[in-house]
Amino acid sequence: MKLAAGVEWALHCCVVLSRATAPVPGARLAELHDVSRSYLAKTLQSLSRAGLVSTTEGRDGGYLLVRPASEISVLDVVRAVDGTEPAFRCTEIRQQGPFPTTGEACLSPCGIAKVMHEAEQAWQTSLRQVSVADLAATFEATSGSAALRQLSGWLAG
Amino acid sequence: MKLAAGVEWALHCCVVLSRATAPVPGARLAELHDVSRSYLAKTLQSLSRAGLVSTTEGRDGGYLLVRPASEISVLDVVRAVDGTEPAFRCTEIRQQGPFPTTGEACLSPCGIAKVMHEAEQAWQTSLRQVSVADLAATFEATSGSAALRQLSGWLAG
DNA sequence: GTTTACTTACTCGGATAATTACTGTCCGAGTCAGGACGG
DNA sequence: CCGTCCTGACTCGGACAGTAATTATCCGAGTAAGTAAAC
Repeated sequence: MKLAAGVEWALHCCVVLSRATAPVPGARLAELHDVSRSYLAKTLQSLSRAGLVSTTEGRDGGYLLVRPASEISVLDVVRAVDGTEPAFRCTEIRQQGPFPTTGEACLSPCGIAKVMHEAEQAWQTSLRQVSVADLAATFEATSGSAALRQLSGWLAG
Repeated sequence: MKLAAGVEWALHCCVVLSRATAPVPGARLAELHDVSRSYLAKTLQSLSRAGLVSTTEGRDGGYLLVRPASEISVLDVVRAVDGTEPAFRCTEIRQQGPFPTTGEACLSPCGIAKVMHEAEQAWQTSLRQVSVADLAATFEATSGSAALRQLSGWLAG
């Protein structure tokens, strides 16, 4: 099981954007995290399609959070970037082979799929309980409030 | 996020093996699930390396569970096949760019990594609570106890 | 002074390669069961 | 009748291609601000 690398970037970008007032260009975000601007754009597009960030084109354009950071959960970001496909996909292999299960038993999802699905729900529930605002608050606590303020100034300049 | 396809096969194989008394050849397991024997062997090797199944070579050889099915959790199987690498790998991109976080703040894992790690723990906890024996019991309940008995006979013959 | 049109530079977006991991396949080394032979 | 040896075939294990997805990159379409000119 592997999560897309862009998830980490997207989360960091959202934290930065939570402190931004004016649109932040993708190039600036890329420079800040030292990643390729072109590839980061792909990730930001995912956030845009999911309705998490708004894009402003033209000069002085860039990205901005649509909702308040407190109303954006980590799960929202993860699902936007990594997709909503479940990690476990039951192929119902029981229906193959010399002893296929009867149709009736296959109508209800097989026990394995059920267990895997419940685990994924637990994972999502855990991510849903944390918002981008919470992350930003954690950063302020560990890095000091001056850091984000300094960063905001750099974004503006 | 995507789980390896072999996880599903491995779980089904473990359920079957939980009802087996004699070693079951990989070819038989492959035929039962209608998958490639060679590729299924790759998955079974993972289970063997993890110490979940024992292998018997030579004639009448095959695979057998080492521990009782009630002492093998779904998480054991998933970790054996899919690996123990965490889905989220923090690359500490904060240390890059024009505003790297101070060394002190980086010693402790960053808030994002912490959240993702906790979610993964929740996922694992959910999978740990279900054993292979539980899965087998579910199958007996849905498919009827006759199904697994019939299957055992086929495995022996 | 105000309005208007233009130029300019900067933005995002989608289409396009390179790499990595996963999926699938093959053949060889090792081993146990069964049978034949000799005692 | 029993023990030993041999044969044989079947088993798993690791090494080898094919394919799909992720990662990374490029260039073009579109837009808003700034500027200069006309009214």
